Amino acid sequence: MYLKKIDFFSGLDEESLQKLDHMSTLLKLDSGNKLFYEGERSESLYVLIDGVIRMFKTDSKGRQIFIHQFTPISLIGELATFEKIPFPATAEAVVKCEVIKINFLDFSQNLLKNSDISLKIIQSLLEKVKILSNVIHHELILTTEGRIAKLLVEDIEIFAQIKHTKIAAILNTTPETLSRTLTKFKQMSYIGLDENNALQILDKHSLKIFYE
Amino acid sequence: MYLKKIDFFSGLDEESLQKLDHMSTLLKLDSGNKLFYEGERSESLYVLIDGVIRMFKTDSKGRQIFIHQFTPISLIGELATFEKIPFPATAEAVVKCEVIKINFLDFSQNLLKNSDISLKIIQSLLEKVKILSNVIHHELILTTEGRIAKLLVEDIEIFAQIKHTKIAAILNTTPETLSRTLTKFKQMSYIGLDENNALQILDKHSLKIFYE
DNA sequence: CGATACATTGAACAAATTCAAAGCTGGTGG
DNA sequence: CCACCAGCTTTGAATTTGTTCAATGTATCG
Repeated sequence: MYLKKIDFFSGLDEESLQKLDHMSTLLKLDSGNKLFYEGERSESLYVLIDGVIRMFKTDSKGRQIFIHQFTPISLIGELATFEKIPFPATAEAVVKCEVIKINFLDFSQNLLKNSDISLKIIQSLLEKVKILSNVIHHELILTTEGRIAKLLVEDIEIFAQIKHTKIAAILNTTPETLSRTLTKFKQMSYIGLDENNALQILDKHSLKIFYE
Repeated sequence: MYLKKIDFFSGLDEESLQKLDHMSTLLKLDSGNKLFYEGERSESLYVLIDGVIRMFKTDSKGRQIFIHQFTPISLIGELATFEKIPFPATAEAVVKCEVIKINFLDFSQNLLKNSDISLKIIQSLLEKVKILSNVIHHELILTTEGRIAKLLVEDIEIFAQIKHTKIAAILNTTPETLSRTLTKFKQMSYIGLDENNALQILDKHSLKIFYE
């Protein structure tokens, strides 16, 4: 059974795995499909086992505010489900995804008392707190310049891998601002182009000043 | 023993309470004292049992970004302590406070396996996720106008209780912007003054539009 | 080539802060 | 009793940061 292979459930005995199998279904999402929408309510937990799920909020002008991308294995949607409140954000498949959907009532009655499971839940919640704490730091403390500088230092490759419009979306800014900022960093010789026309860091120290 | 009275530890038996007593100390903070600073590391958990603790982050220009105020009984600082990362925010006593400081190593070795305690931890973490999720909604989705409208509808009394400079700080805006926005809402007859010169809501529906 | 999508640049605009000045107000000492 | 002071609050003007809109440039791929 595939559940057995998932680290999240490794602490379960055979009987619990059987139970889990009965209270869960495997969802397959195509790129662009929504696992759930902000504002919806749910009685299910979701475990991402394959693919990438993008979480975002939508503001009053319809703009998407990027929150996080989840990769396997991640428990998703536990806040809304445990607390019986609407989802605070929308979950969208970035690529084809496989997600286990678990009935929360069954789960909480049968598996939550398992101490391995509750430790996994604690770990997952700590991860969420960390993610949200980072979002707050990113969006409230750093300037747009700082966020761009941070991404340049921490993951320069992404600038060659995906379109700058998508990078701008991940950074919660516009392609125009991203372009202007990169131009500015180039003029200041903090970054430059290598022989393949790919961005490279020339002055990491100066870039770090923008976000540390 | 005072520990017994604290709901957070109500699930502990006498022996565990004894252990807890030995691994913890009671801190008394005066108003303005810091429980910990953003960036510090810690090997302790804190449980607020009396008073009010304000959490804030500091941006590059020295401005304080208000995150949350904790009231008893609240577990504070568990992200940094569990994850062994620096505190993401500063914790300051708003009034005289009493805080139990618990050695994390002892706690995790002796009490974390207690399933009542781990459920309390889960509850506390869910609360944190909810708080941070609300902060993100507040600061990233709502405009300053929306935040002011929301506070007016949800807690109009506070405008008579504390200085507008402090309210501005809680709303992460400036006294000037708060004043201008209140003036605007008055002009539009969304709010007005009652016989005691206290603010009152005149048109809740219109105010809600700013934040819903 | 030419089409199309992406990237860049300029100019106007928007939201909110900052700085400076003036207006209130409530408690205190003469 | 009331004038005055200190600490809010309000108002105006300039500034900042970043977005939006429009136009132009550029690269790639059939």
